[in-house]
Amino acid sequence: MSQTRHTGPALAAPSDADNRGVIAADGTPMARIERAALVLFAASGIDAVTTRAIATRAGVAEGSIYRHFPSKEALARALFDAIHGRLYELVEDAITGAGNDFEAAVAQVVAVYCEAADRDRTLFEYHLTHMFRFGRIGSPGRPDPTALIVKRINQAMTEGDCPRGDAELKAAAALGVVLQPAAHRMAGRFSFGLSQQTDSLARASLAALRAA
Amino acid sequence: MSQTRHTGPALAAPSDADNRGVIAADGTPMARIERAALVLFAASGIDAVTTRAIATRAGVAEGSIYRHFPSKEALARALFDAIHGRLYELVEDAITGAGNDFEAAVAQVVAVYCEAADRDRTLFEYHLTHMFRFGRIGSPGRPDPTALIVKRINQAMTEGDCPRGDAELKAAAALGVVLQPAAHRMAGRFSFGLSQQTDSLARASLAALRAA
DNA sequence: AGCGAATGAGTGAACGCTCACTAATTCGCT
DNA sequence: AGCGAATTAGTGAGCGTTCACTCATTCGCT
Repeated sequence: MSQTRHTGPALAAPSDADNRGVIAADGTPMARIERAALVLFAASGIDAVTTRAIATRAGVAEGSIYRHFPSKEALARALFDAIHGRLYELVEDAITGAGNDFEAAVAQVVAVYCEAADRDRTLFEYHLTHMFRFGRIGSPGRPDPTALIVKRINQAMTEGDCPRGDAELKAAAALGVVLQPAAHRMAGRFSFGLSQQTDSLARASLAALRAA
Repeated sequence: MSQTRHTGPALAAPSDADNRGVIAADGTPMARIERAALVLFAASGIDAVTTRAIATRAGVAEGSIYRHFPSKEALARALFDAIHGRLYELVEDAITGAGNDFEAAVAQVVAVYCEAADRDRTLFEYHLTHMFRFGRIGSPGRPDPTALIVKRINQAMTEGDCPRGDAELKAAAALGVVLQPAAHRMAGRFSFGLSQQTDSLARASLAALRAA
């Protein structure tokens, strides 16, 4: 085939201790393209960022972008899928790790989001601001952290750990308790690390779940 | 002056009984431009929508857009300010109307958001998806519903209606309980009216405020 | 006839993307 | 180990297209 091979985003392995986030931090052109695109996309939105600007910031030629990604849109999607997929794994681990303890599960999931928001703020903000573009439901097989949470809430309802109700609505409300503060921080409403508020937000999230 | 006069968005008066939302529903070219732009902006994002597409949908010539708005960006901002300003008024009324009853104030504010989300879904979704573009803090004098909520929470804390804590964080968490379900509905996760869930969400929002 | 509102072809700038080419690396064979 | 062939990564000028916006003209109302 004459088609260029696209190897996908240089995802950091979970074991990559020295890594600041989901995107590989080595100095390869691909990693630099990803990081440059991420920063610009998060700041101005995908459509407002030119491939020229990405290339300049990454210190590569414009054409090099297309050695690794078939299009600007595909680059944007790869970045989104990277953080989305990583959150899926983290939420999965958090829920599994808490066993049958529902309160612990909620606390762990909240902690996952707080830590992700702090660890790589740019990446998380990109995720927040582009959920509407990429996060629509309907792609089966695509990892979906929310689906995991909904499932756990359903389990909690049958086991009596949580009052009955619409699990999707409860999940949304509980998630909102964490994501909206992240959005507010992004808007400049406060500046402390979300991780400092993990306990408080975990309590609030659980309270919302039980009240909704 | 040789400058075209721009009269601003045709906001519906609150007394306009037959009006479906914030944007005037009469058949003037300006109203049709606003509605067309709103629908397209909400569906695809501002940058992805062309002035040609707006004009076509509104049934006017492309040049007519510029008789009413100095630029596409200004049109987009006017639409955002319209819904943002309207929410400010509604939240103000809700809080004032509840007097010293904090629980009632929370319930009323939640009801305001739920009703706004249902009354003109397109407008509310445009608001949700473009908060990141227009909603950054730092423009004093600009109406800001969240600031109202923060103020009311501070009052509740001094009056003992709400445990002490960071009011900005509490406000964000409480708002998240409502806005995230709106976002999830937008993403296709469920389809019922948010107004049906006002009571449930009001309870959850209050619980989050008290637990955070 | 007069005049503001509306028009839509036209404009220059800027966009995403291509492609012919070079440089560097890996491969296969002896 | 040595060496030419093959493959891949990187380049940047340039392409065709599309965009937001303009303005000379037309429309429609009094």
